[in-house]
Amino acid sequence: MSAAQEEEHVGTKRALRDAAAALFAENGFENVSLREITGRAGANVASVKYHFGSKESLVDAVVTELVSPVNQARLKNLDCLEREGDPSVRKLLHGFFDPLLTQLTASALSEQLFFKLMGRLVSERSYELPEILMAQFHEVAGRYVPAFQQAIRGSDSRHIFWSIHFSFGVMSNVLMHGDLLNKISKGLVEREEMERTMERAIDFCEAGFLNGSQG
Amino acid sequence: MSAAQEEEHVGTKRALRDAAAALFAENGFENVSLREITGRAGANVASVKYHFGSKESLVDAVVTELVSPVNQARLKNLDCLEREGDPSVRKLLHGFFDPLLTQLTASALSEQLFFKLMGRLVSERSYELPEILMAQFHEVAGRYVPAFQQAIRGSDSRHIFWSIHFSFGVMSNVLMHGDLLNKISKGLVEREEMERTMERAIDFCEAGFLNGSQG
DNA sequence: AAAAAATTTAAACATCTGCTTGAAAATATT
DNA sequence: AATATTTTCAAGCAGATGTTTAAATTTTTT
Repeated sequence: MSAAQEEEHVGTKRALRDAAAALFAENGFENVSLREITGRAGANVASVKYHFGSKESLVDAVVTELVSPVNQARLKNLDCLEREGDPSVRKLLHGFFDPLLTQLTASALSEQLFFKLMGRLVSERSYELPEILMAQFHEVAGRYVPAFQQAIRGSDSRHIFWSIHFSFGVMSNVLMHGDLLNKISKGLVEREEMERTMERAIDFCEAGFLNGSQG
Repeated sequence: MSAAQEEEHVGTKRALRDAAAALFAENGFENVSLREITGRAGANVASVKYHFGSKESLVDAVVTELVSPVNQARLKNLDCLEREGDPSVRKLLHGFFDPLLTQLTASALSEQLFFKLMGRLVSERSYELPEILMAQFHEVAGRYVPAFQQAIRGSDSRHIFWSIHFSFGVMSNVLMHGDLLNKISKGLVEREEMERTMERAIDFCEAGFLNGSQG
């Protein structure tokens, strides 16, 4: 009986998703075998076929369970911000990116693994998201882009799209390579809370959004 | 006889490196088999062991051949800039990131594959670079960080490190997901020359560098 | 308690993985 | 031309991969 099951019986399906998520975070979505997953989950190899149909479907299930609440939180945050008045670029960036962090509590993963998994999602799975997540993201973009446009007087929607694209890069790098900076700076830059790092990243992105908004 | 060899005999070693580079760009460094590489290169499976010793050594050889000239160009660009006077943040960013593009001509890869490979290097191989490239990068950072500090009055070196870290994220995302933006914007943002995109990215990063430079 | 349905299991499948071997072929040296 | 060196080749290694099967077990329903 594995770690995922020893406290109480959580069900094989749940254990498989949790084990897969942790392994995907550690090794990337492409470099995890069924036997690693089922071994960690304390389940039989065939259980993946029984509960999910195939390995790819398990991957999709893990990704969807992870990203879907993030997109919902994004929409909810924007609702909230618009009710308060005209949101600033900074507030919109928080509304958009904070859910990457706040969803941690709903996850069975450690902090570092959760962030890494979120980062991998952006950098490794931007293209191959399940249909439902693609539709979700289009809805999110369809609401955030005009909100950003309104927050930046006279801005082109293309500028907003580009800025979001760049910001995704910033966030994925930050989430995935949490301790790389400490390494390349030879210890000068200390490791810090992810919330603090996120604040720095949003500083950086906010400036990028506000700059050159006329083109 | 394969495409890599049909024009003239370029040598198995060269053909292996080129084939590997193209496949790494398409599928990532971890998801390419020896048989794919040798098949594309028109060589025998055993040729990798003969010419490189192992698959990992082949990966290192490809990465080093790709990145080493980039780092050298970065240093050369900085030499040039400092000879002209005090370089601006924008000029430093060009000096640092332009080599990612200009090294294209020295490569056997198509434009899109080359960019994708460069992007993958940042996002997949930041940690596991060969020793020699790590040393190179420390030298590059050791010269660019003070230059950035001088370009931004009163800036902390930590701020510079963070900004470089963020900029890496922007660049890897741009290089790797060249046509993602066209997709998520439903065609509103058209595909464009990489030089133009790089200019946009540098706009974005420049603003981030200059913002909040007091620490 | 008996029957039905849901779940788990060990074993095997065909295929792929990186690596190795020893002999054949090609090239260079004498 | 004969020898020595470098390079290529087909074949096979043991191990890992995703998937499948049919039987055993557990759980639910009757």
